[in-house]
Amino acid sequence: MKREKISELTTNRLSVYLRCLNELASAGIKTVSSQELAEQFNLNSAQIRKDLGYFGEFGVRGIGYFVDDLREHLTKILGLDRPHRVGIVGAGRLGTALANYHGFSKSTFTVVALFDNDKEKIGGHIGPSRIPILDVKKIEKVVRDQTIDVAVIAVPARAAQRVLNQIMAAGVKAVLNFAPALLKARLGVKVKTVDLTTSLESLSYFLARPQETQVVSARRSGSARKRVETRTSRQL
Amino acid sequence: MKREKISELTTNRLSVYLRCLNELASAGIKTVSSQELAEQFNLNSAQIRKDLGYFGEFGVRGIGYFVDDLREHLTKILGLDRPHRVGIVGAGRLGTALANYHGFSKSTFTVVALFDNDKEKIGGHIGPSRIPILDVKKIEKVVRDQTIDVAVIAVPARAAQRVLNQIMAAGVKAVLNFAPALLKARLGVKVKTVDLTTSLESLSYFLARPQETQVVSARRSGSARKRVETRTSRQL
DNA sequence: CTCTGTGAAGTCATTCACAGCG
DNA sequence: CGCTGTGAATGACTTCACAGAG
Repeated sequence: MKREKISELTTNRLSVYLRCLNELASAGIKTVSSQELAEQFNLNSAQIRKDLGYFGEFGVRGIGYFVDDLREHLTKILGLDRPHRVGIVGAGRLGTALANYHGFSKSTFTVVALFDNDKEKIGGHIGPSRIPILDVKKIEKVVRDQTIDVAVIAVPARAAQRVLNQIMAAGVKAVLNFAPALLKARLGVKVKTVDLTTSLESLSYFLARPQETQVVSARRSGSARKRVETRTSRQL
Repeated sequence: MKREKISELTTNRLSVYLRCLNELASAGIKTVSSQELAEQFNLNSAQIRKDLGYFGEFGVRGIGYFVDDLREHLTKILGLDRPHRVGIVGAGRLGTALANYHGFSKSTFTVVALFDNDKEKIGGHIGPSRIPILDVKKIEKVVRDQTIDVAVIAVPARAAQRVLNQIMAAGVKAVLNFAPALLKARLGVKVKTVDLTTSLESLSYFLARPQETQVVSARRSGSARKRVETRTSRQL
């Protein structure tokens, strides 16, 4: 077990592996090899072994990985063995949709409050679990009282940095940002931005290309043998 | 002007640059240097020049870039000078939220239809522009009639691959996927997956670490001079 | 003199390839 | 044997550093 800095690409993949393992487990499958896993998401098997190798030696040579065992390890590594309490700032369409989104409220993540500055909305409740909409001014107090450790920013771009500053002041260390804005966070605070506009515009670029003649490129003629693990598109 | 394969990281950044240029333009600013742009999003200025350099020589030495000029170029490069028509599959919470989301419906992207398989929902309309909810079975016909060129998948994971297949059969080449699933697309079809679960779990990993002592590492003592362009977190 | 455009160098990520365990 | 774990090789992306245009 090393102690290197783990890239976010790796942690993203760990999350995906875990999801797959959960499916395997409920299908009653007991063991899985890195090769089998790799085929699920078109990925190289060495990638998976490397990713896991950062955290320990979980496999058995000649066999592969025990599904339940690896599942537990990944759950622990990702910190999903402890519950997380989520606050969503912005009770607009996106914020309220996210509050209800299963997979967001799922399992270890519980949305405990929404915040807004609109007097009309404050005092209201969202969804079947009646998540309260609170005044964004009270965010610092609520974060502490409710032990919120993850914040979601779902406000317009121009308000995003201000909101982030409030969130950071309240001591939250992990933020998922949906505002199309470049936020400056201080060291020790992790901001992940999901920028829908950029995603769409990037797709638009792809559409604008003259079909980008897919370069199948035979490479150095001799060794093009095992070009089987086709990776059409790197989704991970 | 070269003709290399452009990485998605580059196209994502181009989108961000464009957004920034639009802001600069409406602030009445006429020219901007790569250095100034780089400071906005903590990024290296050479990165910006490289990104732009793939597509032409847009700058003026000693000056920088003319905002309006560069804006037009990027708009064209990203294919945002032509309108895109978007179909959203899945009229659940997320799908309907996205249909209303400004920035999604904004400017060149118009959501023209939602699709669902729920008889209760089919025939209904969403939002002020009354976007119709149609039977997902009719997707192929509607895509052609309405010339939809971008699809959004907002259905549960287990249905996602099936929906993607239908979408591809209808001839759509660009897909934004919100289902937490590894989709297999055929060559020539671009799928971008936004996986909220993975984003959250990745944040959870970060929280689980013992504060990951931020390695400020003085590096090879001598040449640590210009370590000013702090890149706390690579958000792009 | 300033700022672009770009090879060269550097850093980070993925894939290969194989020793060695079970 | 089959499959893991991992150095070494390759490839991708970023940053440096500087020639040269304005």
